[in-house]
Amino acid sequence: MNIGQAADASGVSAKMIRYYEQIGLIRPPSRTGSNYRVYGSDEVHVLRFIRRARTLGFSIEETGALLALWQDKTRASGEVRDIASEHIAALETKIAELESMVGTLKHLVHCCHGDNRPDCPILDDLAGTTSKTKGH
Amino acid sequence: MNIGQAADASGVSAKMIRYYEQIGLIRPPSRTGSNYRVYGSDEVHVLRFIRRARTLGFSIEETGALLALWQDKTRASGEVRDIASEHIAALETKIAELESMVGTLKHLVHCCHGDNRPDCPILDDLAGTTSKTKGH
DNA sequence: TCTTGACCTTACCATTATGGGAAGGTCTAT
DNA sequence: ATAGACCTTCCCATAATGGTAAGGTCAAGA
Repeated sequence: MNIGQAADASGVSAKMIRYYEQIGLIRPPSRTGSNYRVYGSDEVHVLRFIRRARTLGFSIEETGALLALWQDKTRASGEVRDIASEHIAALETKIAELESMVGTLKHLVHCCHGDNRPDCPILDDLAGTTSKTKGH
Repeated sequence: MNIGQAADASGVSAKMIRYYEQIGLIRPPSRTGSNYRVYGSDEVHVLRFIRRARTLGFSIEETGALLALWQDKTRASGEVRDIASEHIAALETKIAELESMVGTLKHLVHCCHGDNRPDCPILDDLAGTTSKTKGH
């Protein structure tokens, strides 16, 4: 299987497959006489694993750790759970931050009359000219 | 005021102040005879505006648009509200994605026994060997 | 006055993960 | 043989921020 077919089969672009190889996330595949990379179903399986982990928001570094645990027959599943739990905590922190932003912005938009008058509560807030953001 | 003092007064690092100048977000300040940048309260005010917008998750490009509207006395506040509303929508999309990831991961962690047994539902899911992720 | 330390200047490099493109080699079907 | 669809490597770009290095400047104290 050439890299294009492996890309189609795994959902990882050829560009990314080469990149993952370059940074050492996956091992260099064998090559044909004309220097084409050759992949088999094992490699595609690994690539699918990587794609799934990335979809779940794991960084490439975390993905590498999960991959190592996946391929380690003597692993303790507790390690995997720890990585996942930390990742959940990081995601939830991020969500809370975004929700805080949305809350502030919704309040500002709610206060904005949206016509041609030159005063605008949103800009006033950004400029820090209002005493308070919250509290109607 | 030198750049360090402007940084302290605005909460924007000196590094970032120079960067904002370089990309044209703010205008080059005047210089002393020894080529030091000189800032006044107007510039600090602009920097605070930028910092607040960045804190609210606006990109630098969006921040530049808001800044232009802020400084445009003939602006329509509807334009500002539109930028903010689009930004809220983008943030909410991002939140939904993150929550979806968290939901899946929490389920997997819940299913994981976390001991030394070699089977691990989280890795199984990543590898795609389980028929379903959801549904106990 | 000289030195020291804190500040400033520019310029370059690194980060994260991904895409785009160029220049050139290869394979397959017509 | 030739066209078109592949493949190869190499370089560049993204968004926003931090770091570092080499060198100039300024203020205060010995």
